[in-house]
Amino acid sequence: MPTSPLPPTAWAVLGLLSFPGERTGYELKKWADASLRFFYGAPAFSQIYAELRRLERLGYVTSRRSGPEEPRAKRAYAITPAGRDALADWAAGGTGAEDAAADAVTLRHPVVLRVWLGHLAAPERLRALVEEHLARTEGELKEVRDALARADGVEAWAHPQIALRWSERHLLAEVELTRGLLADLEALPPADGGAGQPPPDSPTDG
Amino acid sequence: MPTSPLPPTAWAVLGLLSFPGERTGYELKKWADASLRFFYGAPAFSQIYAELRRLERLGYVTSRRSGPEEPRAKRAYAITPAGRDALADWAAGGTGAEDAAADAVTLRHPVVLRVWLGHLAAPERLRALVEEHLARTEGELKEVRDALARADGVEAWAHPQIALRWSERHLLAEVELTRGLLADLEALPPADGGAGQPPPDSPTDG
DNA sequence: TAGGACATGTAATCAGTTACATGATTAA
DNA sequence: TTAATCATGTAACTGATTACATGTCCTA
Repeated sequence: MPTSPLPPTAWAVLGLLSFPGERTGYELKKWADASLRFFYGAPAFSQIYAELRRLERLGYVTSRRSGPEEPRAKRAYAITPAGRDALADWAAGGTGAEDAAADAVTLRHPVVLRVWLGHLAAPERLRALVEEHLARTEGELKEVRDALARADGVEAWAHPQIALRWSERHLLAEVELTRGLLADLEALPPADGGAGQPPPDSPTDG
Repeated sequence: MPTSPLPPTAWAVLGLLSFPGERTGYELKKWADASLRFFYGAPAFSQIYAELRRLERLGYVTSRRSGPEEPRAKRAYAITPAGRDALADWAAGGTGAEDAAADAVTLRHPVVLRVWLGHLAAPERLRALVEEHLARTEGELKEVRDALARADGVEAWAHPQIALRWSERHLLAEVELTRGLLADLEALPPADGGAGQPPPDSPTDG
């Protein structure tokens, strides 16, 4: 049967469970914060618990309570063979005719959005925002390097390490991109008020 | 008064209107597809119309029907002085104590997610997925360069051009990152089945 | 005169977040 | 004993998408 059309986040949560061992929702969240976060984003606790319930309903995971039947007892999840099959199917790009649009990278960059609107802001203020972003990104780079250091040398976890290495390079690129932004902003001539033509990339001249 | 807590998408739509001239929702969508898309994503038609209604309710834009009072007549929007003020405030990072988390870059990269899960897929299949992504990214790079060529030389639209230039460099970096991913995948030793330790970046060893 | 681009909108649904409630276990 | 961390969940909401409905205007 074809893989059910689950959102990537569901596959991400199932993916967390595809590595050996049982895990609680809480543990999954912590791990997502330390790895998934850098290239996909980490879902909120509430969403992880919701996805786990859905995955269990689909038979992709099973759960086991540690204590007796208390309503909120600690609950450990494990992937099932069906779950592993479905996940492998998704990881390979889905069975047969796959919608390429589903693989589209989503990027939402509020800092560049503000720069795009730069004609409305004081130049120093804009530069300050970009510099804050630079500092934040450097902080994230440090975090991904820590994660990488913890992972380094464990040859059995090759793929997560490749993803982490991608994340490191990605953040490094983001740092460079941000410096480029700063340089472009500094190279701008002082504002001269005016400007009345339609935007250059508006559809009217395309 | 402080800027109302609108989602960035609302500011993006208002930003589209901060450039001289009136525009219809339809035109806004086309323009978003040609510029905003590269660093923030372009909202759906239905959302653009919804945001325009909200912005009008807030007094940030006004609208004018071209024909008489037909219910679905073409409607052109223009920014108001209040809208311009609010937008300028947002672009400058908001008045006073701003939540830095609101400026967080969101990245959702399903291709890297699949690579992260690479232990479940056939190596050739995984490489094929990454190569498709490379081709898609190169196509996007071409698109942003077209947009840049249309914008080039129009000195009055400096900030949108900087954002476009950022987008070009960003896609170029993405191409390089993807090649790096491919190289890492090819450098992997042939699979040897096994592996039983917990993941290296799991919270248990952090 | 048929097809495509222009143009606006509704309905249904979903993904995902924040805020909150609750309580157990562990370490200072 | 008190605070932090572990742990699970509900409720309310919002952002955003897809599919659909409707119709005009222009051009080959």
